[in-house]
Amino acid sequence: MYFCLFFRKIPYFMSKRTRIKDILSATPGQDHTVMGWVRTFRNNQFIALNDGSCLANLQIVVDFENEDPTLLKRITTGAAIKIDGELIASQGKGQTVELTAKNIEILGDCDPEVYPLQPKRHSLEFLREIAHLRFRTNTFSAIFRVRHTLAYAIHKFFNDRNFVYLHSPIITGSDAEGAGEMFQVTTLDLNNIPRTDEGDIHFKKDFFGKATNLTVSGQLEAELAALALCDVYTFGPTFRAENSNTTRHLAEFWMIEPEVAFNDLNDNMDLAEDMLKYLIQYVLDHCQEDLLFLEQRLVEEEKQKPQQDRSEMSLIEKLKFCLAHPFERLTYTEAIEILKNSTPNKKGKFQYPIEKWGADLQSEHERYLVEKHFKKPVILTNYPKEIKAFYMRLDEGEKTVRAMDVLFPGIGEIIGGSQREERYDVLLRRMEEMHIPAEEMSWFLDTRRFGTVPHAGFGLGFERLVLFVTGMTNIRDVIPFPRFPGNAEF
RNA sequence: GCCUCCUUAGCUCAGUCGGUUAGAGCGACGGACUGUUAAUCCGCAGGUCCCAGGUUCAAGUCCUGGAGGGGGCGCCA
Repeated sequence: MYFCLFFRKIPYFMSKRTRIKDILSATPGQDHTVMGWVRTFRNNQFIALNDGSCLANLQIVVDFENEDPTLLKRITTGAAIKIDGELIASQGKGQTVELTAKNIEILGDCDPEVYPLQPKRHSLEFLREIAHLRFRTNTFSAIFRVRHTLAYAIHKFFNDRNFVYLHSPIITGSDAEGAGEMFQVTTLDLNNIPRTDEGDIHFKKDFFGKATNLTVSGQLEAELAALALCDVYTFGPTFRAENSNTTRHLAEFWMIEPEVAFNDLNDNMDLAEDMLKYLIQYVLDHCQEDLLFLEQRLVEEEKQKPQQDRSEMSLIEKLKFCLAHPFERLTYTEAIEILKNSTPNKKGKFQYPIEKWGADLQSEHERYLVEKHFKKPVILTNYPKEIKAFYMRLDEGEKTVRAMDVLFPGIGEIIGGSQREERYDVLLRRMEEMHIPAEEMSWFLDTRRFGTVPHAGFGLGFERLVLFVTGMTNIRDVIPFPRFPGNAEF
């Protein structure tokens, strides 16, 4: 650390700051400067200080008898302070080291009468309404450290495998990505929209000279790059203007979309399973303290629930179980047979009974397969072509496509992907069947005209992964500032 | 978009059949204590019962409408 400082050209006052994560494992006997926010001030003597570098607080011991009482009054929950002191072996239980304060400076006062966070448990619903402050809680600081670690691990996973990180466009001129309602992007004056002679909106006068939207998927662009670079992935924001009101949908979310030339559906499943297991293992290795806290939080929360609604496994057990077993792979057709013969189907417990092949699976069916029948992650493949996208490769017999959905307990679909249709004629026919305007997608079709190859890819919902790993249940709690219908606060 | 539940103190909630002065725990504040661990003990303050309208002698409670929030479903990642 001091080595780095030596090379700084500009003096930087924060440079003297020791992070709490570092000081907690430092050797006692040295002076340090720490800065952070007060969690509690006990007994007019013990400050629990947190700077977000880790879950744990640093205990600051104040010599209150020789300290200015008006200063002590300002050490309140939420106040930002700077402490110079000596790190010593703790004289109390509960921590190994503590800092004896030699100098206390209030950086930012915090009026406890109006500060919403109190040294007590708050509901997730309440914290959601004060999302600008919820980072200061144990739960949310843990979630966002885990979220960061997952994001980093994704780049590491792909980089270690020689993938190229592709920045697919966020503004798209294509309205045929086929993944749902889009947000329009325009600089036209909405109070005075220019019209053509026919009365249509005159998009030629818009910023890009055409109608544009926010992307719903980087897949099509990733395919273009994969057919030259072979192994690519995107990791960026994605926007869906669906009126979705659930605990697992957002209007703005982050998606990882690998796309690999020469891969078939089996390679695609292998990549998806390897990646998910790598990411879970990485978090187990690097976020132990946060995971243990989140696990304990879950236990406390589930104490409120009846026995039958509680998890069978603890959070960390669940993650390790996921690593220890191969994901169950089966076709849609096999899944339909299992569901058809399942007890809930026979007893009429499904809201949508399984009657015949071809029906789309409802989330109750997916849950049954994952949570009751197999009790582990499941990859469903080879769905009927009618219920999947135009770009998925037709199987022999032309009834099914080489699609795959990875289903996780509690989350449902965490990955959706497929081997892509690489045959020009077949792709063109499928686009016509599904009313995709081929003339607007010549650039996409060109890859099939010029040196086409089999290839495959998938989309991983980043927040759904964070949900699973943290054991949280509402996707709005694993993204800093969630966007959903009727809400774009902060 | 559909279904359902909720909205009472800063937070979490109780509030009986519609009945007269709306409660608790935690937090905050004041004091005591001073090696505490969301400290403890004593004390004190704190209310537009989400909003609007209606029924009634009387509404936190019943009815209608609206707003906000939770959960489920659909769309999907």
